[in-house]
Amino acid sequence: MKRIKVSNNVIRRLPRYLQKLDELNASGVDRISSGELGRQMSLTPSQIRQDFSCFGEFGQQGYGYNVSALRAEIAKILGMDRNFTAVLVGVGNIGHALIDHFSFKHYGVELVSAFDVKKDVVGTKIGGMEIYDMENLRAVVDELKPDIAVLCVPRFYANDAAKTLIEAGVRGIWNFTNVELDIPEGTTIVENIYFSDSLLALGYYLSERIDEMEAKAAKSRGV
Amino acid sequence: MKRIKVSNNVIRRLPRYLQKLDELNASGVDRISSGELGRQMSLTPSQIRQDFSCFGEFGQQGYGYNVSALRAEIAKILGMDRNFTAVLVGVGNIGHALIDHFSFKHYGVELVSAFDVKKDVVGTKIGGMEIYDMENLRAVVDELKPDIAVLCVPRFYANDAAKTLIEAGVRGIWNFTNVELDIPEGTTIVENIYFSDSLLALGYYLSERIDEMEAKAAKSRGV
DNA sequence: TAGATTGTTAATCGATTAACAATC
DNA sequence: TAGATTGTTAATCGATTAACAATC
Repeated sequence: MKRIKVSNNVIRRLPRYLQKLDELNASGVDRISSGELGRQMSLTPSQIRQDFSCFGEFGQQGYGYNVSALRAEIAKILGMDRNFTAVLVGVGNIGHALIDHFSFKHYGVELVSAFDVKKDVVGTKIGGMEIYDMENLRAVVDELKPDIAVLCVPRFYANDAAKTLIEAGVRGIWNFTNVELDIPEGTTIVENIYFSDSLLALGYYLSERIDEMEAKAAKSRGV
Repeated sequence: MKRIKVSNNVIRRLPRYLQKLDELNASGVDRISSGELGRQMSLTPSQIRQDFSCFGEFGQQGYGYNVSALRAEIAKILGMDRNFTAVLVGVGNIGHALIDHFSFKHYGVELVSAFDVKKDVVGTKIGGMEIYDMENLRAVVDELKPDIAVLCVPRFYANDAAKTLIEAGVRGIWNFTNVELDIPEGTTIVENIYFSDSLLALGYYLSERIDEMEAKAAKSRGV
């Protein structure tokens, strides 16, 4: 695979391509052109071809792209075939929800263990997986050497937990804590899920929409 | 407030400014320059001033910005003072986690009711809020006229629920279902939280990092 | 006042779109 | 073969950065 520098915008579109191709596969479509894909995803055909061309030549002139072959290429680009392992830290509601309902396996990630501080949770099983005591985090992570840590602890503990995880050699943190982690430059890759940012953006767009509608209403009254 | 067309990139930075300003406020900082803010947020001072100038003139030459005044302006831009109301649909793990741990109030949104299909949940209270039967969704939403619906139902029901909500006049959907909702153009504003996209992006960056490290190792062996 | 820092205009950079030769 | 569609190069568009006059 080529390893040229690819812009973040392109990276963020890759999972959307993957999802769409899965959908096409499921509905029995086995080939698609950039034109048709663009129509379905509200992207220009040019952009789609540019995006793919960052990674190789996956299409065929006069034909388009084979859906399942392209899907496989994108899965590979996203590292879905690398058998990443993950530990989940903090089995509160969100952590619990992820264990129960998020199909890590479907994205090529194996969830190998989970941790919590609450003594009544430690030792129980959730989704078939035993919950370990947070006190053993360092030891177990040293032992299992997971690639990824899914961080779901309360805000207050976020940075401490992150520090331990990084010292134990975790390479990526999937951060649900809504805290901007204070990570030494160039060590671990952090991917944040900031619920609040998303809700606030929605608030912005709602406000904008409402203002527009009111402006229009005021104008039509004024005529 | 100005209502010029503001790019999505700018909108997505606003919640980050808000968070940083809250942090500065909490640590007793009451004024800051675009230079210092840029240092702390890894943005250029130019970008920060450009961003703010989309909405007005919030600073003062030779002084910088008053932290709490600027915070208030951004909160307003994000609609945090509009008293938006929300209903939550689907009290599984994620829905439950949001009710228990996400401070809607802190972002200016009031969660007014929640719905589920499971008869053993309906009628109980979660976080002090009664859970209504999904069968009454349309009726209750017609009655309460919430601005926002927080969609946490299983994938399969996502589009049906969205349809009902839109018909009942909901203006925005905060979508946790990982399904790209099929919404008539220009009606409701949808803000998606796609967990999987985020994990896959992490997978990409991890893969890239690993490849780089291996390339480096191979090179040093070759020397 | 002198120094600092804004808001804004101009310059640069990067991302998206268009065009088209190559070719299946 | 003729038509379709790619991959890529060039053109355009938009976002970021730099520069600087205005001014607190």
